[in-house]
This record gives sequence, C-alpha cells and structure tokens, in this order.
Amino acid sequence: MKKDKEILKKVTALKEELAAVSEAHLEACMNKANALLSSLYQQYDFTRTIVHMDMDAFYAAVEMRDNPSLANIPMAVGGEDMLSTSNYIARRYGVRAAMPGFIARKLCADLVIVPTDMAKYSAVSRVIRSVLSQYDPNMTPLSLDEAYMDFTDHLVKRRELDDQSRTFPEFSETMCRCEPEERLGVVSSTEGISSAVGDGVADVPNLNEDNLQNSVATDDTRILPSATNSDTEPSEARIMKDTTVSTDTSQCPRCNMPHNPKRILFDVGVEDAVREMRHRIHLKTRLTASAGIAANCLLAKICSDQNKPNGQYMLPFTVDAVQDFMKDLPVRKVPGVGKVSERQLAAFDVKVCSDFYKHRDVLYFLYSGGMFEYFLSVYLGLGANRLSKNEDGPKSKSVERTFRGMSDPDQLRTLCHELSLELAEDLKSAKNLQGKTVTLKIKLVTFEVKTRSQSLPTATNDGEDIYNVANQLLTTEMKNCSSKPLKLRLMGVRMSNFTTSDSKQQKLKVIRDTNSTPSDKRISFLDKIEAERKSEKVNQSCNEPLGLLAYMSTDKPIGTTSNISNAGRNVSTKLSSVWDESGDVTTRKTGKIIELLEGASNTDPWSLADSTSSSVATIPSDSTVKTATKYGPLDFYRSSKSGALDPWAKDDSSSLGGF
DNA sequence: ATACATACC
DNA sequence: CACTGGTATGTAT
Repeated sequence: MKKDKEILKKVTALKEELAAVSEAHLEACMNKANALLSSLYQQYDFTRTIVHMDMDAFYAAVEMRDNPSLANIPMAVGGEDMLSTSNYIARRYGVRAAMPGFIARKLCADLVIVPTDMAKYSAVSRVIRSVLSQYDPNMTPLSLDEAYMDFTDHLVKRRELDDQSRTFPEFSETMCRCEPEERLGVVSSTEGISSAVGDGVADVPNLNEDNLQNSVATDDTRILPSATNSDTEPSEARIMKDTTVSTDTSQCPRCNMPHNPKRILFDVGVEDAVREMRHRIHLKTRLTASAGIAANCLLAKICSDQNKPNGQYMLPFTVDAVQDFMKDLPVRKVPGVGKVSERQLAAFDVKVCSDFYKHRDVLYFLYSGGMFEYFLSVYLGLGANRLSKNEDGPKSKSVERTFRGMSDPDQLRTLCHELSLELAEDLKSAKNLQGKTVTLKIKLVTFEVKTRSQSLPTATNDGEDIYNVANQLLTTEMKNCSSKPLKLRLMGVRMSNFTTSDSKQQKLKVIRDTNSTPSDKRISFLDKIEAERKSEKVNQSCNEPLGLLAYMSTDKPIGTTSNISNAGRNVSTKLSSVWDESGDVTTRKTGKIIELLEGASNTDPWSLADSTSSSVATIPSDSTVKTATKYGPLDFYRSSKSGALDPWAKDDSSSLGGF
C-alpha cells in the first residue's frame, strides 16, 4: 500500500517526463528500437534443447512425504515469522511463500507450520541432481530444487539406447522403486550420491555399495511403496509395457520390497526423455517435478511453470511457435519482472510480452539500454542457449537479524559484534573468503532501510576487523541522528568485494591473449601494468591506467567534452590525454582518445572508433584512481552480450581491428 | 565507491 | 503481537 504509492509516484514522474518529450524524439526512439529489433531478430537459434526442471512445492513436499499426517492438510514450511513454501492445499487459502506466518494464519487458521530443515532438503537435492546429471553432466542448479539442463547431447546418445535402458518400474509406494545405476551409461560420481541417499532420503533404504552392486548385477527391477500413485501423472501418454516379469515374487535386496512387475518404457524423443527423468526423480524421492522444454533457458524456465505441478510443457522449436507463445504471456511471468516492474509497466499499458513491442518507443525512452534490450529479446523469445559455467562463487556474504526495537547503544554494539563474528565464521567456512567492503544494514522501527558501507584497503575475514568497520559505521549512524535514539528492528553485516584469484590480472591476460593482431607496444605496456600491479605500486600513484580505450576518429581536441547519444539519453564523454607506452603524455593537440566517464558504462566506444587505430590511455594524475579493469576493453564491452547483440555495436567498421 | 531498490527462492 | 533472510544485480549518484 505504501509501496503502491511510491511506485505510482515514480510512474507519474516518468509520465511527465514522457509528456515533455517531442514527437521527433519519440520517433528517434522508435527507430533505435527497430534497429535493435532487426539485429535481435537474427539471433534465433534452435540448435540446442534446453530443459528447466523445478520440484513442486519442494520443501513442503518433502515434509509431507516424511510425515503423512501433513499430506492432506494445509501446511507450510518456515518459521512463525516467515514461510518458505506452502503446499497446494494451503495455497488455496492464499498462503504463499515469503509470507509471514501470522498473516498466513489469518488466511488459514488451521495452517500447520513445519520448521525448515535445510539439511534434509539438501540431501534430497543431491539425489535429484544425481538423476539430472545423467541427462546432462553439466547441469546447472539454480537452487536446491531447480536446474537447467542441456539435453542436446543426451538426445543423440539416447537414440542408441536399447529399450531396457529406457524401461523403469512404475511408481508404487509399496513396491521396489530401485533401478540399476549407470543405466544410461553416464558416468556420474556416485559416491556422494549413495551416501546422500543414505542420510537424506528416508524411503530408499539400504542403499549401500554392496547392495548396489548386487542388484545391478542381478536384476533390473525393484520395488517400492505403492498405491496407485501412478495416477499422479495422468496427463502423460507413455508407451506402457506390461513386461510381466511375472513369476518374480522376490524381494529387492536393496530395499526389501517386492519387485514391481509393471514397467514403463520411455521413448527416445525429447518429451519422453524428460518424462523419464521426472519419473526417475519420483521413483527415487517420491516427489514430483515439473519441467519445461525449449530452445533456450528463458523459454524453458517459463515453460516449466506452464503445467505445474507434476507436468511438463514443450515449446516447439520454431519462430512462429515461440512468438505465438510470447505474444500473450503476462510480463510478470518473465524472470526479472517482479511486482514492482509489473506495476510500472502496467502503468504504461505493458501487460503482456507483445506490449514490449507495441510500446517499444516509449520503453526505449523510459528504460536503460540493458533493460530495454532485455525486454525486446524477451518479446522475441530469445535467451541463452548454453548453460553458463557455474564458477565465480559468491559475490557477497551477509548476516542479518530482525528483532523488536532496540535502541540501547551497548546492546546494538554487542549485536553488531555478534553479527560480525558470525559473518567471519561464514566467510571462513565458505572457502575462506576475504573481502574488502563491509556494509552495515539497518532497518529502523519505521521500516526505513539504510545501508552504509566502507571499503578496506586490504581484504580480510577476521571477525574483529569486520566489527571495527561495522561498528564505526554504526556509530556514525547513531551520532548522525543523535536527536532520536536510533531504534532498530534489523541489523545486518555484509562482506563483499572478495579477492578472488586476482581477477584483474587474469583479465589483462585474457585481453592480451585475445588480441588477434596484438601490437608489440601495447603488449609491453600491458606487461608494465601487470608488473606494477604485482609490485603493488599501483595505488601509490595516481597514474593508474584507466585501461584500453578506443582511439576515436574525432577531430575534437583533447579535453573537449562532448555528448554521445546512448539509448535516448546523452552521456558525457571526455576526450582525454593520450599517454604513450612510456607513461608520458603525448601532447598531440588532436588527441583521439575518448574516456568514458562515470555512468557511461553502456556506451560502446568501439562503435565510434576508427577501426584501424588504437592506443592506450591513462587518466591524468589529478584524477581519481581507477582500476584498469573497470574500463577494460574487450571483456567489458563484450561480456554479457555477444558482439552482435550489442545495440550500440553498429554494423559498420565498429570493432577494433587492432584489438 | 557507495546507497538504494528490486527480484527470486 | 506481527511483514524474513540471504544473495545477486541494476541504477543512480
């Protein structure tokens, strides 16, 4: 309600801004949008088959599985103060994830709230991932219950698999549900898996290696629990095969349940492959999953929501099907468009994805280049079709705690200390991460949130170090509003800016290695930068290199400030001094380097660059020190968007031949 | 670099 | 009674 007003306020402000804009300007926006659109349009790629799978009401489902008395009542997982998930019965009352318990109870007085047991969910998750890995060893988990997979390779191999490899016992609570491991001939590290099964999944008994070997060697059927739960997957037509293994009344040595003579044969096609995967998850965990199948991650993710729970949806791999699908899709379904964006967009009559197109001129004007490009690519149904490598690691870590008004300075300090130490522990146990930036977050009793941060010269993960900074920030805040007592309802401490394995040097190397036609001069200059960095002299001097910048074919003199139009806004740029490889300023009157100033990060200097000439620039000695990577060349401008995708990368001689 | 808002689970 | 907590990211300054 309060938020609503704020959103509305912003919207009206934006509308005014929009109203003040000339027809001509809007027309220009339209042209820009069209240009981008036509370049995006070339990006369709239906060569990969991406699957997104998502467990149904995961935490709640696990708890219901392990405690049948919860199965038919409205329940949720979480604390009194916050719910993580609710089951489908509770959802009928409007009880949702991310809802405080007390509100949930208002909606549903009988709601049972089960405390979360992350350890258990992680264990179950490992089991699930072991299945997923068999379809894509490079599967990318998004969270405990969600993952992207690229099925392309599996589908090729799958054609070679015999029927038996695609045959699985029907689901039954009372009969064996085991299956031979490695059935798909996929190598998977099963060590962790079997142990995970041991502690995490109560209903797959005795899965130890001995038994595993036995059963794999001797038979292919096992059994499990039962009950015609097979009708939980109704809509799915599969090829059924009553391989009446009949006479087999024996028990599975693994789970001690009778073998299930009923089998399901899955086809070699994509949809059956995915059904099979979901079925195997069901067999192993007694939990259901939903999945989406499409040509890229964005579409797959949206599709997995389509037939939830316990269903799947495949979006045909054609431009027409994709566009048709996107046309009426509510923008809220788009990942990244949350409650706020939904409202904002709605205020400009953008409700479904085709409205991204319909109002492209206005959107171009209103949103940043990145956002706008995203909207249009979503409209077209474009998305990444390769799973990004799971590297990097966390970018920040934090601890925060909510409580009921606290204003005593000593108490606050104590809390701050505790949080700092906790965070330090977290950092240490998480790969011994060390960070430079400490952020203090406080929420006043009025619900106003503030963050205050400060960076250290050196990375640390020492509790006292962190506390020193956090406490200082806290003290400042307390002084700052000394008139009032500073009553808080939340305090948090965060560490970020981790020193990874010197990403800066890494990047410089990459840049150098990437140069197709590297100039010797440039390399030697970069080497020098690297050397300086290593000797840690860099920050002493304000001559810190800004990085490689485009050598502009402009005739304006050094020092000129000019404007570049970027996404309908003007961005300030400055022609700066040119430094040669010895570090001296060359005094060319017509310097041709453009230095991007703050806030200009979306401007692509290459698009304005003369493709043949290039050089290295540093910032003048009286400037603020900046790092080379911040404006580092190739990397920076090309990272997220592949060259062609960059709206500002003109079709002309744009990129830097020399680089 | 810092502050804040938004999104997702 | 009462509206989380953790992390990532975009945007503005």
